Amino acid sequence: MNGTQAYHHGDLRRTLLDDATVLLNESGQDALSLRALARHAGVSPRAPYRHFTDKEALLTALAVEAFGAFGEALAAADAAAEPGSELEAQAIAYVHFGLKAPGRFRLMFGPRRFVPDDELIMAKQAAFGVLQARVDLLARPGDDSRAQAVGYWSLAHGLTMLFLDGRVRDELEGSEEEIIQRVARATLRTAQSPQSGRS
Amino acid sequence: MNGTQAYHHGDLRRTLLDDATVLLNESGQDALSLRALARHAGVSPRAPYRHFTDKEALLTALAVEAFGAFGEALAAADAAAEPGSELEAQAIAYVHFGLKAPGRFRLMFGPRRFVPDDELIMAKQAAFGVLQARVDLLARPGDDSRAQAVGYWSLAHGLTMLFLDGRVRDELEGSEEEIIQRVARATLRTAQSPQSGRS
DNA sequence: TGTACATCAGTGAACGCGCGTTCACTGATGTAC
DNA sequence: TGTACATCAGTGAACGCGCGTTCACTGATGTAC
Repeated sequence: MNGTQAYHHGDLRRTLLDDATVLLNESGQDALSLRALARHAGVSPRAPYRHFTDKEALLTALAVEAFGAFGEALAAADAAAEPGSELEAQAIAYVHFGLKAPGRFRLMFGPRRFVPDDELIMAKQAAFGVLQARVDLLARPGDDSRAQAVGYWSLAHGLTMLFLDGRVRDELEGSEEEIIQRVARATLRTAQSPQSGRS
Repeated sequence: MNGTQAYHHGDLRRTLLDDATVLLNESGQDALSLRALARHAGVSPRAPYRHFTDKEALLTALAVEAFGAFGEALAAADAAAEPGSELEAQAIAYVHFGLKAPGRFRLMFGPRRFVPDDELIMAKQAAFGVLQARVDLLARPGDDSRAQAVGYWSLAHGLTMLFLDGRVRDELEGSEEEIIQRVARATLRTAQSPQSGRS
């Protein structure tokens, strides 16, 4: 857009990935084409192939970055939480992450459009690991902490999807935080109402 | 395929919808085109337009039917369940429904590709209503039954997605039923371990 | 039972489009001496 | 500081493809009399 040099874009790879996220969020998967990205970056259709072997490779790179950012968001929320409310903080961060960038979220969890990739697998595991670690810390002897982690993840994931779908807003009122707290208190063993606490 | 009459297919509309579901499950959204459906039905590319005004209309019809079948599956599971385990039965039916037909499931909850449609809204509400009704029946005074229903729905939905993603199988072993029971017992207030029962 | 005709459900060729990807190329940059 | 040259990052035209959708049409079916 500004009159920088014609050739040698600067960091076309970065630009393409950023634009892809924007396009994904604003217009959905169907609108995400290499040609559209090249057009938006003001570059020829051939140029992206200098940085990605094909479209699949770009989508994979996008997913790797997304899971990286996701894990960081969960970890940051956990670290910033009041002691005792880390799980709730992670759940709120989870839903926020999805609502902030629905297209990206759907890419992450949608049907695999990318090649099996070690980096991607590791980024996914790392994100899940942030939750699992907190659950393990809170678990009491005899707790099935792996099942607990899957359950909390599922709750946050499902809630995010229902939010994206508009269904939650049809059923419940309030801010995301309020709704998440309310749902957690109504359903979870470990998130009792305030007066009863966790024994 | 068999040598029935060339013209007057019989029930092309039905055939198209059925083939669409199969295609969706086997090859995903990207592979679902009107032309592919026509081809598969052995019919000219123009023929589907006799039954659907455009592609969006077909997808909408597909989603309406899917939500109808979904609500029925939940209701059937509820009706067939042992008294007291209806919620668990619905959760199992939920996950099964998703795993049996992932493409259809993703269409139902994926980004809206269809026009706003009253029938679709009603079919969705009906499906959700099956769960809400059971939750209302089980709720005790003071329970936030709307939040409970959203929570159970979210759990089932998230679990389905994690199954589809392969993540659950990385974390937990066992049949779907066992995993669902295990997760429910580990996380839900209303699904305590057997020896403690509900209140 | 037989015929006329309206209607219904399809044909098949064609349109314009945007896509992913490949071709042979060229301008810009950085390094060796 | 100046020049030769390898390398890097782009150009732009072209390919073949499958798509959604529209055209004017025609064969099959069912109803009225």
